[in-house]
Amino acid sequence: MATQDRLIESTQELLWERGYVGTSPKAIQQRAGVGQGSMYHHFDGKPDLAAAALRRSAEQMRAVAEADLAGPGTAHDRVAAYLRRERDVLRGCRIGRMAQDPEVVADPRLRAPVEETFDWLRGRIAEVIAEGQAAGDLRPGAEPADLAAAVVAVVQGGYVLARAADSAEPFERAVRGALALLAAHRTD
Amino acid sequence: MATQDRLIESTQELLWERGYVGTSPKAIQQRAGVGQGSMYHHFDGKPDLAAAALRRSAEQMRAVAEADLAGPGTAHDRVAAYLRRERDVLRGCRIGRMAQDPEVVADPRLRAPVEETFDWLRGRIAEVIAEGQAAGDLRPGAEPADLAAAVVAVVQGGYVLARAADSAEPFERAVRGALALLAAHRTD
DNA sequence: GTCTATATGATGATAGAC
DNA sequence: GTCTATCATCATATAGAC
Repeated sequence: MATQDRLIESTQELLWERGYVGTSPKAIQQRAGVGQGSMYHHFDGKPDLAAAALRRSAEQMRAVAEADLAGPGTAHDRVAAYLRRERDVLRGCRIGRMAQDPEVVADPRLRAPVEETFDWLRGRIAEVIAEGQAAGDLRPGAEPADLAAAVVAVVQGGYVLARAADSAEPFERAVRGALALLAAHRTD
Repeated sequence: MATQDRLIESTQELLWERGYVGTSPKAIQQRAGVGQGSMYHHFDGKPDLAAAALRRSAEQMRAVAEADLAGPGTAHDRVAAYLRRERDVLRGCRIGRMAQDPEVVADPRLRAPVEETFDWLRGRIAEVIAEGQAAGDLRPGAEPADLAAAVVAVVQGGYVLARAADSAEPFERAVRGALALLAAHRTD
């Protein structure tokens, strides 16, 4: 693998594990097996490298979500598939985690991929829900964009509860609760 | 105000704004208007002071939530009041934020108040929902603990979406979505 | 109890050899 | 392109005067 790619991949991992503030250039270099100069040759510095890593993580997260949302079955099935997807719950969300970091939120280059990912995800789920309402699969009346935001929030909040408890259980409960609420919106 | 209290309060604010990793003893001292020696006289170090600050924030968060959950109205009304409470959305949750910090999660003294707060909150909301089901206010069948976890997750996830978007809108949408889903579980 | 040195290591980056 | 100095600054604490 090329040096750039190794640097980006190491940064993706470290941002996930330790956040932006907790990730040092030195740690990135060591994990990538690369010297100082090499990193600063390919990237302007920590923010530049982090931006590249976040863009790549965002792409990957979109692809994984799209696989569930474009899958087979009714709208309800596809949203349920998204909620039920197997996740490494205690590691949290690579993208959602960044929203807690003040330096990420303050830097437009770092926040952009985070914002775009959730905008896309909420919009995509809203689309599925709207289809379901139009097809008579889901009860009409509720605003699809609101329901979509709630679905995404349950997952992101589930991660928070799981890490707080050091256990996947609260995440699984939150998902089951959301599914129970959604089931009442089915018409079949 | 006593020096200890000023230190604890400054630490509460800084943990909220910058997280545990991002909060330095120096910053705490400066905000409290206190010298180095003074801080180390009253507390063993950063972890000790942070633990005291988190315990106090946890107490305060419990009291605020209990005010909504013990309020007037049906079970549905009280859960809705909790969801609808006015929040400083872009600042996020003082307690939930800590769950993202690896050093907090790794240190039992720091994680304990976080875990206990969410355990209590999920349990308390589950109690209210169970009451509502027993009273015929809420549709029976769904597991109260699951619904409670979903409700708490919507709020915590709402904060994540809001900070990602640098706007309160996704939070408000998520709450509206959750309310729409809950409304379908009312029996009146 | 509070303050001002002082110490040790990490952070984020630059300089310049190879 | 990659490496090894080197640097200024910050983080976290200890020591000891007052």
